Amino acid sequence: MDTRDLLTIGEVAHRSGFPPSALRYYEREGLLHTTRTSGGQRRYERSVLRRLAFIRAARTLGVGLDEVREGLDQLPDGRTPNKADWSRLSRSWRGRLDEQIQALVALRDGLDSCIGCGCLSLQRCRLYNPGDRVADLGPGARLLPPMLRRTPAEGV
Amino acid sequence: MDTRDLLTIGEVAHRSGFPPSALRYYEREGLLHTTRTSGGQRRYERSVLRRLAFIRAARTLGVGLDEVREGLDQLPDGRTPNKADWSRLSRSWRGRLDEQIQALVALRDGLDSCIGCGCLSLQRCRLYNPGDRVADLGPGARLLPPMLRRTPAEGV
DNA sequence: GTGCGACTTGAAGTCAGCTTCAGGTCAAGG
DNA sequence: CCTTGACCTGAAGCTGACTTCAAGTCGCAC
Repeated sequence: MDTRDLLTIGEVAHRSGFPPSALRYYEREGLLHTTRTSGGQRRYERSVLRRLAFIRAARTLGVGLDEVREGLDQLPDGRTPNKADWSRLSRSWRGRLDEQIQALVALRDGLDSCIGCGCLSLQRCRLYNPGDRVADLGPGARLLPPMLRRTPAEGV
Repeated sequence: MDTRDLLTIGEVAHRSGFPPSALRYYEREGLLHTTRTSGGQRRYERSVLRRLAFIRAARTLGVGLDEVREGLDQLPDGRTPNKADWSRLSRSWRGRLDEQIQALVALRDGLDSCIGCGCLSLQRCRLYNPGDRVADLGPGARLLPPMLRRTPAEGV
């Protein structure tokens, strides 16, 4: 609460790795809150860095901002969130992650059988019809993210 | 090549599960080709269904349309693709899938340690900094897809 | 030959998650 | 006091993969 401890948007950007534009966006979207100077410039409490760590972790996992907001809203109102609070939030992702891994493994197994038969049959292929869920989500449904698409052999 | 075997866009839509709008879009994007009636309506060869199966499988894996097109362009020009052709294409995804599973498992392991410590530290947390790749891809980078976001406990 | 559902087109809209821009203001060192 | 770099706002733009719309045409059964 000490004024000298407040951070400018540039400092937060530098420390968190999020560009200022993203910080402003997150604020508009209700994920962060800021105080302002008399002149209207943003000042961030140090705790925003932990919130941003959470946000980055969530985004890495592919959690949408809506859901991130829901998570953040569950943090205690008055007091600073403690380890247990953050831990509880993280734990809820563990299950999600497990599910996602399972889905991919199932897909891989299906792909193996497809490689064997070369079928890609509309009716039979498990890759085409990996399960009810995927199929139900329509043509645009994606099991995997943009970020891993590029790099099959880019690093070396 | 028999005219009676050609399919209308409605039939292809119904059989493939892609809406007509998507089929037209894929054509514009060079993923499909069609013949036309004298009146200008699309007619699809039966083989388009297999192409669409491939496209759906690719999309399920999160492969972008650009890359799908590259894949499809590698199919033989003159003759109808056979099992071996499709099999070769599918095999290239096996490695991608393995990588993605690995990335998720690494993330899960990192998450486990985070659950233990509740830290989410900017410097130390593996979930925050799961590896060079993820970090390098910036704030918008996503490890996981839209489609798996909803359903933690929706089916039952 | 006529009715009507299926089809055609190009243009514009949608969604998420930001980024970029123009035009102006703030804050702090000298 | 003045300069200068950091900051402010709202609006518009971007990417990818489509969808939606309006206005018009086709094709087939009757």
